[in-house]
Amino acid sequence: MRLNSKSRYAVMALADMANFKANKPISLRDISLRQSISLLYLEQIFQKLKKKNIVQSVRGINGGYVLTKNPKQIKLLDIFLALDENVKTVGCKKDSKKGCNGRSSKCITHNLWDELDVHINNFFENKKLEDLIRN
Amino acid sequence: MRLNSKSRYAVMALADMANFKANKPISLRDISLRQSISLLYLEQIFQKLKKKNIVQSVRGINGGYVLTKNPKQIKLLDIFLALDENVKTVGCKKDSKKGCNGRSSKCITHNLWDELDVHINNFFENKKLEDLIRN
DNA sequence: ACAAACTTGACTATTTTAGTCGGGTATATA
DNA sequence: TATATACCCGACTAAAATAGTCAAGTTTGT
Repeated sequence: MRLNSKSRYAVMALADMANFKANKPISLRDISLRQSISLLYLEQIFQKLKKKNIVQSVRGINGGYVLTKNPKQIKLLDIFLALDENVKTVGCKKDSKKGCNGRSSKCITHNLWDELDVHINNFFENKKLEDLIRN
Repeated sequence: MRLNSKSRYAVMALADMANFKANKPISLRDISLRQSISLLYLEQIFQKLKKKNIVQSVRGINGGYVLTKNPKQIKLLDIFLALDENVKTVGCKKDSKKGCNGRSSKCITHNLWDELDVHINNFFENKKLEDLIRN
């Protein structure tokens, strides 16, 4: 049960930005150097963050990215969702007609996974970017 | 952040056994039919469960597997651990010398992932096989 | 004009997953 | 004692996901 690197890097990069609290746009090049994350990969990640309005971009020289909200208001859940990281630990509930393992009834462990998902979701829902920069 | 199918099937299969509470060994063939899980895959899974003493095997005709403990006492965490499913959502703490991304210091989000791991661990630590068969 | 920085979409090597396959061994029962 | 049922064990593999890379742009401050 591993988190993928895109989500992980996204959180790192945004925490880096929050930490820096520059009033200028922050370039991916700087984040890349500070956090040791591939620049090319960051570019990919930030396109998704931008699409979900977590950051805004400023093009051209001296450009970069800016957080659209206060770190207090950015839920980690939003970051994960931006990267299509589904907080569903099991796939057996996507298709509402068919149950787990292609059978028509819900599988015996169905409620368990639901409960787990709620648990993890809550964790990320309550955790804000702000919480990462103190200490 | 998906759970793998081995852990999932392991929990399903054991819940099936607990549900059945036969005082005979239960064959994988039966579990396979009831839960729609490949018999060959189940065999692989049960070798691991046996190695960690979660089930005992009875060979020969009329053989099968038996839970070694009362479902009240079987933690889901034990099941996951039996299948080498690490409840570490991030890899950056395996190597104690080097930190995340190969750098010497802990990454900015290190504590977050630790906290998440503890959270998920607790969930599985407190959840017992018994909890799956009521209702 | 030029360099810094974002934009976009396709591409790819590696790893992981989700099993399968083959050839065993043990044992209850007829 | 033959046989069928069921566990045992390790190797193998196709398909999917992951973790990036690459190429060819566009935008904008100086």
